[in-house]
Order: sequence, then structure tokens, then C-alpha cells
Amino acid sequence: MNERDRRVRHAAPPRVRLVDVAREAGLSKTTVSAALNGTGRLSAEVRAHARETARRMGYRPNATARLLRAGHARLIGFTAREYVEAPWSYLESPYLSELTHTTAQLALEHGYAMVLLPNCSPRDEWTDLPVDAVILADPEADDPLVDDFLAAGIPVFTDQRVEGRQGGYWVDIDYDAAMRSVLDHLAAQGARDIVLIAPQNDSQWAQRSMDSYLAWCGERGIAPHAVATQRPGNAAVLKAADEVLSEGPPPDALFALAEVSPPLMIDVARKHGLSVPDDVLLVCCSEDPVAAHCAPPVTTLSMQPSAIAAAGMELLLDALESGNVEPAGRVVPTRLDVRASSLRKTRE
Amino acid sequence: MNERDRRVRHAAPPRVRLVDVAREAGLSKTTVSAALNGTGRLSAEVRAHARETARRMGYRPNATARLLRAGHARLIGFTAREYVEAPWSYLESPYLSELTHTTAQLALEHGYAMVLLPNCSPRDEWTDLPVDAVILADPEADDPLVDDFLAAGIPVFTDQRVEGRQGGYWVDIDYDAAMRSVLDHLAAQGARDIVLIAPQNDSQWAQRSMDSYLAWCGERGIAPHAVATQRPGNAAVLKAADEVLSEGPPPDALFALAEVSPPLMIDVARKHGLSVPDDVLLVCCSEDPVAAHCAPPVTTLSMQPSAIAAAGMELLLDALESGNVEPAGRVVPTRLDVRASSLRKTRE
DNA sequence: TATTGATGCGGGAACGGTCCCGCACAAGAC
DNA sequence: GTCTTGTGCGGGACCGTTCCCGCATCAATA
Repeated sequence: MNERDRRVRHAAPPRVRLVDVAREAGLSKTTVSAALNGTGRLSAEVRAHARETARRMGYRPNATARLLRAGHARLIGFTAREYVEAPWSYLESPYLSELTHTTAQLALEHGYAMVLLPNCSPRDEWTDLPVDAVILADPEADDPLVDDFLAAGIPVFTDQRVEGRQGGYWVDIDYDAAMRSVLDHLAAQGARDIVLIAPQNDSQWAQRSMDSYLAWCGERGIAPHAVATQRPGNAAVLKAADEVLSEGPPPDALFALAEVSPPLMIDVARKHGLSVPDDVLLVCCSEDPVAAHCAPPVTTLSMQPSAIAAAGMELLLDALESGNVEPAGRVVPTRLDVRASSLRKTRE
Repeated sequence: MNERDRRVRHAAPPRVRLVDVAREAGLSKTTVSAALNGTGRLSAEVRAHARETARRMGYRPNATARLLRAGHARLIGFTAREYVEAPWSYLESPYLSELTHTTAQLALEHGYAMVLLPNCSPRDEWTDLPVDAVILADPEADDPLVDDFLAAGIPVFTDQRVEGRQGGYWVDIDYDAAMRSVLDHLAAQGARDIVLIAPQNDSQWAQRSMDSYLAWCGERGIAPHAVATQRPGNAAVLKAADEVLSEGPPPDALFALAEVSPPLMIDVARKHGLSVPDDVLLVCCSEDPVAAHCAPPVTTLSMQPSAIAAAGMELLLDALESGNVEPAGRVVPTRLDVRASSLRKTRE
């Protein structure tokens, strides 16, 4: 593109470049660059003159050129496996929303920016983005996307265990302990028929939690009673709950492992003439702060997305800084906040 | 950096470049580039050979170099003025969350990715990011950040009116009509003492809405009764509501213009022995779908963030594609969803 | 057989910065 | 007066692509 073209192509004025400033100031681009960056050996006068000229001309360095020279992008991609049908709605999930913004904040504190990617992205979509690493939330078990990224030399951080692959960093949750803490709590409140509303997907989260549920029931000689949601989102979970409450005698307790807005679950129970917690105990897996303010307040199992983000980003950022690609992982605990919805007031 | 250095500097293997593939395939980098991009005049054999070699070596083009050559970044920054104290918590607001993800989706459909920026970002923070444009949500009136971006030649899209500055694109809401629709509705239900819980900030939204409220009250000879929240977020709004209900006789109606989770507002009223809607009518400005499922369902004023995003991104993307920097704007309507919380069942 | 045109591929500039190094000059040491 | 050391600035390679050309080769045409 020659000088004339720079004029004609756009109505916008052409960006002023380093050479333009240098020419105007009667200096070399090397000198101007050093002056602006505070590097090199320059007299105070020349430095000031270069800076003043740049300011006057409205010069702004081309970030892309800088990054090319620097050899890194300082950009981290974020994507989520869930919500495949509505690629972007994952921000509606309090869990993913919290994971997203905590991650973004930590990245930025370390000089990285975070870019939102569509979750169902084929390789072509993000291939033009200069990302240094990718965060993949809620991956499937042995997610092929992880291998795609790693094969491309892009480190990956997931919130599910990814064993021993170079550049793979994971944070894991002790799903078995989490599931048992909920079930034990409900059992202690006298529940015998505990319905599990589980997310229907290929995530380790769903699979390992279901295993624990079945094992726990087996150990106690209780018949498992689980339903799976068709897809993520409030609607599907509510539909599953509605169906469970429609068929046969109502259960003692409901545990919504699939993420759902707590007050909506109370609503469904009420629609079937069931009062929480008098007729049915309720525990939701949710990060929604509204849970503490429902009537009654709802017991929640929190996956602690902020803790997951903190642990994972520490691993990832360390790796990016050091260039060390040894895979690593951490396990973070969950938290059960017991509230009125799962406390039996009167034994019947 | 010579060949040896590429080895030593990082534990990770050096990225394979186009020249590496070319050398391995016995071709020139021009030819390999053309082969991979499907351009140029090449025999089918050479094209296949180049592709196969690239695949075998795990070649992935350097996105930064591509962008430098292409002259654009295809990256759009997103930031929000609210929530200054907690720079990232803006994703907790359903309004901003919806605006964020709708924007991201639209951007990506047009080949742009969206990067999350901290809202209080000084120029230094994002200066290293190759953004083609910036979206500034909830700007202050005459926000200086807008001028900063425009001065740097970066187009800006805001969800508030920004008049006549080159590169400025805005979507605006008829705050007066929105405010009056709510007040008229409440008045029609018999409310005389309508408390407005307004966001305390410098946004046009707050200022113009307050003007409308005062005008409406003036026209009817009603004494205005407004309280301002100290900062964004549920806690501050609930505190304001709590204080209003503590002092003097309870009002007929509450209109929370500041964004708040609807069930929490019901809760506050109940804490003061007030039933919604029997004792006090309630309207919330909220995008939270939970509003339709509370007990009672809560009337909401929706700012329609998805519509805002759609209109604004159309303007912005058109401008980016055409290079035309003529400022432009649109006005989108709000929506009032009347539910039980603002319907007086029995006149007293 | 010379001329044309199409075909297949490569050389090298360009994108806009950063940074290594070298050169000129001045000042101090012996 | 030479030798060293330090200072101030500029030349030009380099990051990894894309793309404009130009140079061969070869078939078709006159």
C-alpha cells in the first residue's frame, strides 16, 4: 500500500506510524522508539522532543507489530463446552459467569487479556486469534478439543481433570466427597427417597457424580432415583423436576445437581402442592446469591468457581511465564451451605 | 534469535514456521502459503504435498504475523463504567451480562472476537491490545473515556447517547417514556406514594430518569420520594429499600430503577411486615428471568440489552467494514412486563 | 520456427514495530 | 599524543506472514 492508497482506502485518516513521527522530529525511528519506551541512551532534550512530537501527532503504537516482535500475544481464550446449542448463553449460568469474570480479572492482573470464544468453535474460528493459552470450561470427558489445542502447542486450562498431557493444566473437584456430603446431610434429616436431577452430558462432573450417587445408594440399600436433564439451563431442569413430581408418590428430597435458579425449584414444588422443606427437602447446586434470600432460603452446594479460577490461573500463568510445559493439577474443595430448605422442622 | 536459542530459551519446542515447512517440503514459503490458503496458481500435486508436510509437522500459522500483514486485529474490546470498585463484577449484573454475551456473539458472527477489559482501565492497560473498536457500557454523561478512545482513532459504541463525535456510535433508550410507563401503570393501580430507588451515579440513565420522575410527580402535584443507592449491586439497593421502609409510613409502591434481584426485594418488604402486592406494589428494572417465577411474579422494566447490542453492533460493524466514521445512533424501546407484584388485588 | 499466452513456482518487499550493534565524538588517564 | 571508556544516536536485521511481480517452461497458433 503506497502513500496514495493510504488516503483513498478509508474515509478515516491513516494511522500515524513510528516513521512518521521520526521524520517529523528529525530523528530515527530507533531513537523515537527508545524515547517513548524509556529505554536506550538518549539525552533528556531528544527524549522530550520525541515524546512531544509523538503526542502532538496523536501517535499510538501498533499493538500487533509489537506483539509480533515480542513473540507472544498476551491473550488468553475462554470457551465453554456446555450450552452447545446456544453457544453464548453460558454467561447466564452463575457458575460459568463467575468463572469467566474471575479468570478475566486474574489474567489481566498478570498482563493478559481474555477473549470470549464460542464454545462450539471449529478450529477455523479461533485460528486467526493470537492466543497464548485457552481456558476450556466444562469439557467432556477426554475432550478432543483439549488435544486439538495441545497439538497446536497451545496450553489449556480446564476445570476438569486432564491427566499427563504436556501443556495441560487442570483443577479438579472431589465430586465423590461433594455428592456424599449432600446425601449424608439429607439422610441425616430423615430423607430416604432422594431424587437426583443430574445434568445429561458427557462431562466428568456428571459421570463421576452419578457414580457416587449410585454407590452411596447401593451402600445403604436404597433404590436410586435419578433423572437426567436434556440440556443445560433452567427450563430443562424445571421440566425434569416437574416430571419427577408428577409420577408416583413424591420423594423426600430433591437434589438438583444440574445448575438451576433456586427459587424456581421452590416454585415447581409448590405447583405440585408440596412445601419446602416440610414436604420435600431441597438442595441445589448453584452459585446464585439469591439462594440465601429465597423463602425458604435454599441449601446450596457451591463448586467455588472463583477458587477454581484462582488455582487454575496460577498454574497456567506460571507455565506461560516460565515456558515450562510440565502438566499440573490441583484439587479444590466444594462448599455446602446448609439453609432452611433442607432442614426438616417436624418429623412425621 | 538463532536456531540454537530457539531450543534453549523454552522447555517447549519452538513453533514450526512457514519457512520450516517450506524447507522440509523443498518448496518456497510463497508456495506453501498459497497451498495452505488455497490461493495462487499451483499444481494439485504441489498443493497436496505442501499441505501434507504442514500437517505432518504440526504447522499452525502465527496469527499475530497474519494480522500485522492484514492491517487489522478483528478484535473488539468490551468494558463497563459501572462497578468501578469491583472492576469485574459487572458480569454479575444480568443487564451487563446479557449485553456482553449478545455483543460477543454478534461480533463473532462477523469475524470479530471480543476481549474483556477492566472497566477502570487507564490507557496503559489496553494500549498493548490490538483492538479495532471498543464497546463502553453504561458510560458516564460526557464520559472522558469516550474522547480518549476517539482521539486514539478507535471507534466506540456506547449504550448511551454520544452526540456527533467522529467514530462514536450509540444506542439510546427513551428513558422518559420508560419511566412514565412504569409510573402511569402504578398510578392506575391506585398508588399515590411511589418510592423511586435510583442508581447513584453519573450516567445519563440515572440523571434523565430522575428528571422524568420529578417532572411526572410535579405534573400530578405528588411529592417525589426518591432514594439513591450508594453503589451498584444487590446489597446497596436492598439497603436503600430497607431504609425507606423503616422511616415513616410505608409507601404505596416501590420502583427499583437500580438493578436488583426481584425476589430479594419481595424479601425486604416481607421483613417489614409488608406483603407484595397487597400492602405495597413492586416494579423492578431487571433482566433476571427469575422475576417471572417469584412469589408473586414481579413486574419488570426491561432495557432490552439484546436489542441494544444488536442495534449498536450493526452500526459499529458497518462502520468497521466500510471505513466510514460518520457518527450514528439509534433509539430502542424498553419493555414493561406487568405481573402480579404490581396489580392491586383489593382496593382498600 | 518465432510469437503469444497460460501455467507453475520463487524472490523479495512490505506490515510496524524492537533491539542488537556499530560509529562518531568527547572526556579522562597515562 | 595516543589509548581507553563512556555517551548519544542511527542503520538495519528481525518477528512470520501475505502478496506483487518476474522468470522459466510448455502448448498452441501463425
